[in-house]
Amino acid sequence: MRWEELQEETCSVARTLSVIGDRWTLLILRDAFLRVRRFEDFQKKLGISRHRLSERLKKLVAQGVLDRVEYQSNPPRHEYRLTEKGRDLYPVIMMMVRWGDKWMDDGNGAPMVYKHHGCGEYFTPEISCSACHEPLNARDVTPEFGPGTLAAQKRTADT
Amino acid sequence: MRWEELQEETCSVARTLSVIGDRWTLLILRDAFLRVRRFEDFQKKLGISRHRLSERLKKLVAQGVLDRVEYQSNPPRHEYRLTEKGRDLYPVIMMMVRWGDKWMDDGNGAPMVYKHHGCGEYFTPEISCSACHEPLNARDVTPEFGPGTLAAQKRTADT
DNA sequence: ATAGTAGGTTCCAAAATGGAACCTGTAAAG
DNA sequence: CTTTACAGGTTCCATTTTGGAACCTACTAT
Repeated sequence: MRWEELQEETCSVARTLSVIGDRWTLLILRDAFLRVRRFEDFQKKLGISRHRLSERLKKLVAQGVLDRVEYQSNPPRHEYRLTEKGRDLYPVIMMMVRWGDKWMDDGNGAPMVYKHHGCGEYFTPEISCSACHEPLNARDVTPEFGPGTLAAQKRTADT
Repeated sequence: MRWEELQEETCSVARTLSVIGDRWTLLILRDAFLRVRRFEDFQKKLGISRHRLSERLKKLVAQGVLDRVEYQSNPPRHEYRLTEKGRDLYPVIMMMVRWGDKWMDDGNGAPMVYKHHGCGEYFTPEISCSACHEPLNARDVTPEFGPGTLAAQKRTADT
């Protein structure tokens, strides 16, 4: 399976990976959430090759995760900002942070800590059920085929 | 930056990516959460090359995300099961599912739907603050350097 | 005239990947 | 007994992707 094919899978994990499923993209987005916006800043902070960075940014803009905005016109300069679609990746990244903090600690504690404006406390992100708001874990959930899978099966049957 | 170097970054996103940051690993784990356990089953469902699958499984076992368990001794056969560390990746995967359902829908609805045993409802995962349990988004959070970063800075200053 | 800055592109060697073929130990079938 | 099937790999090589250095462009400041 190639990158482009991933997107056509009837699976939201695969489709999400078609956007963020490579080594660099999530690191670029991590920095975007830390307010990094310019090509040079991404390049210096990440140590990614300019070639790769250029390509990844283009791909993220094409997919609507970042927006390329002119911030000066003479000479024309652009910066990359998260779109709503991009900002909505925050839960994914925070859950990765949570896992890294918990299981990949090098003995020195969390690299970053997070303060919630609402309550003023340092927190850990939690995942909960949208219906009853109880914490979720894999064992309390039954996955079932949804409308997307049924539609895909029908398409296959028709041909 | 190479794969091995990722692990040494003082960043939980980078450290998490050093484990799950390639195209296949998360798809393998997705299937593991859907109760796939055997080499042949992973290979058939994913369409990954046997070579790559073998390598990824080894890596995941080495990192303690999967456990290689003998399920018959004659001839010896093993299956791969999620460890606690592996099961704890569930929130990451569910948040990717949520994002894919929302932004990468092909017009046919969600490929899978999820029922919560606790309340019996189909749900969407939500992310909330561990202190006040309110929903979280990037704009309500201030990241600060944590103990891990301070320790790393000290180490750098010492040398 | 020269150097600096921001944001790229070009080119090539090195690394990662895909895919087919092959190997191993055992059981079952003819 | 010889052959076939099955589960779980490994080997090999061509293709793809990546890293990294050098170069380009359009302006500004010295």
